[in-house]
Amino acid sequence: MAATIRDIAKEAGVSVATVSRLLNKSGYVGSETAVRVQQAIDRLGFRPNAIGRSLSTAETRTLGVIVPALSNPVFADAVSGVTACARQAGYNVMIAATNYDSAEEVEAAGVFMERRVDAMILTVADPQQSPALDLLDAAGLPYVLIYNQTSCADRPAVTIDNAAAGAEVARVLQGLGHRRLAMISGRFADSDRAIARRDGFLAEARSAGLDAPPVHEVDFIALNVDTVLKELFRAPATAPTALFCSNDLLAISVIGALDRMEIDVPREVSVIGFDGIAIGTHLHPTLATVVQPSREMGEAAAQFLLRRLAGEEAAPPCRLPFTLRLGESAGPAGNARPADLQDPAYTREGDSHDDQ
Amino acid sequence: MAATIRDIAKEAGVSVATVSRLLNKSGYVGSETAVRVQQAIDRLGFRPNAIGRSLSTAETRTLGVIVPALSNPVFADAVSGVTACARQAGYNVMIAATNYDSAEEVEAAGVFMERRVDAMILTVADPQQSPALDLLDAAGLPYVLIYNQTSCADRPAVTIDNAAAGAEVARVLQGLGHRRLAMISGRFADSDRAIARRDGFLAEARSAGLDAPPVHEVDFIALNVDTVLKELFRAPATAPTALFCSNDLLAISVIGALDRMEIDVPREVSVIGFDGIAIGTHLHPTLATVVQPSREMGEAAAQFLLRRLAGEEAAPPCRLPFTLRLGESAGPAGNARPADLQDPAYTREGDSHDDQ
DNA sequence: GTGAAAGCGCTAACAT
DNA sequence: ATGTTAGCGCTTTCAC
Repeated sequence: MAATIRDIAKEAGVSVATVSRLLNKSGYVGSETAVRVQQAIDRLGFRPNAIGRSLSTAETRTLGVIVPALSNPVFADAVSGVTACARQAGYNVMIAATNYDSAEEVEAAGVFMERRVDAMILTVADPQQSPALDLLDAAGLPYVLIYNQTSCADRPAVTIDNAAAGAEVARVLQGLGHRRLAMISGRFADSDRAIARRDGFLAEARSAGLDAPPVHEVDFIALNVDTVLKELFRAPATAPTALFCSNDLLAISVIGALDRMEIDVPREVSVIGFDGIAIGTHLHPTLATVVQPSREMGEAAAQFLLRRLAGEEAAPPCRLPFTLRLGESAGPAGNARPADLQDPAYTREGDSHDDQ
Repeated sequence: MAATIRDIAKEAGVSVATVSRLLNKSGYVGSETAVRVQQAIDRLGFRPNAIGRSLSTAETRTLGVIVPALSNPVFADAVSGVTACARQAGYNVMIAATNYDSAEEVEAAGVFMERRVDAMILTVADPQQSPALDLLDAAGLPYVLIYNQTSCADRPAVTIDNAAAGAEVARVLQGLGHRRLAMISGRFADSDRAIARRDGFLAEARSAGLDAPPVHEVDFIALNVDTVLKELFRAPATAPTALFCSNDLLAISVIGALDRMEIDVPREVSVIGFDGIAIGTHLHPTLATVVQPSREMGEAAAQFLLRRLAGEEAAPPCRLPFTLRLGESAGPAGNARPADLQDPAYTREGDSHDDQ
């Protein structure tokens, strides 16, 4: 079996307390004994048992991360940011995927609580109505949401202003000459951010005097976009010239489906996604999208919790800036595209103010 | 503070042993007391402390996963498979990313050992020469490699036959009429599987009597493919008509770079990747690739370890089958493409035999 | 500068 | 069917 701190103590002819002090650099230990102990450690290949330590210190130095799915690059990137931060602070990361199922959210949160993670980072379906978060609040366990759309005062979250981003999309599409917009979204019940994006999008479209864009929900798993698109493009006269998709994966599917329908993107219809996943820039046409700083979100969330656990009184970052990346998939509708927007490299900084 | 098993015992008027028995469904507990205890648990919102349990049972019910990066969908998908299996077996998953750095591999392995994970799943740079694996072997800690190319007898690994896959690529490209092949690969020092793919590719090209395809290494992080491609396509007479890329992300970059060089894929040059990441099917042209069953790999690895931990004597799956997905990016070179291969849906089952 | 001992929350004999 | 108790490996007062 693996050596214990007592084996080391015996081997070095000291007490366990001394070994512990050396391991944690807490308290004095004579330079000579230090050497003896270190040699014993090396000789036996001793690795302190973190479980024993955790039981004693009541901290696991572990962060729990709960995301809807890892197969979506947006979440994988955020987790990437979390692990990087955690690692250099000597923390570990446990992960769980919920498959966009709120029951799995509670379960994962419960499991992580039993595992006594020091804090959690999560994305839930609906932060206003979340048994998982209720659980954490009741237990007083520190957490930060990522991606979720809440006001910071409410439940701590590092995210972007999804409503502002949705509005920005409507504004830009309109600027490109589009008059008939439409939105295709994943299930709103699964995503509060999709709701915010829609609301901002619709509000801006309305205030610009456009017809209210139709909004279609699709099952993100089954991804039955074909039927929805058939419906949307049945009558050429009323067909939209621009499609706002609630996320990049969805946008990519939509572009594929339009291609099969022999509808040309962007010549006949513009498509813009949301998230800014990396491969978007490698697609043809290049994917237009709202870029979220996913990795930074994960980092910021971890950073905040780590500080808090270290006793520092840090405020959560709350709102990160988003960026519009006008890829080629949001090209001109007809010939309505203004000259000053023809540069695909055109980007525009999003708001980073802190209100809801 | 959170309630302990003793609080529950007191609250229910029983001993801690009884509470423990109820929690673990081990040993008898009267149906009447069971109710009292359960009520106490509910009343106090008690969650058993897994740390205490682990210290006592010497098992953490945790799997450690170490992969080069989470931002590569290939690894994210495998992790996805692992978490799914783990979850339904009551296990948890810790993750670490090494950034293709072998020093980080050892560090992560060491940390996971201190955390006392029950087993590990990992992808290393070189399984033949791996301090991380030496560490695990020395400690007798169960592990399975994924993606890594080893013979099963050597170090347990669930993977595909990368050499056979590389050969298959050469064979198919040749079947499409290509005579001048080339390979672009990530650093071989970082990836034993890239080496195997290359070797199989070159061997098949040779035995088919083709000129030895040039092989170019590129830095997978910096992704400086442009210079390499400039070099390859300097002289039209010797330029390759087909490019084999060691992974999909690389292939996508290559296609983008060729596009910027105004070299048409697949009209002027075919490109085929490796991995079979999901978005490949949504690209234009659709990405030709060798599909690895990533999620299944993660599942198989987890499954095997879980069985082993449960005391069952299970053999690791070792070799999973790969599939060739002949996307549009590997189209005809000139007009040499034979009629019977024109269907992009053409796929071919890979070997699943177990040899090296 | 070092040691002895209590205790973290749980499980698992062993008793009864 | 239930209780008592001795650890699991570590940290941390408190003495010396």
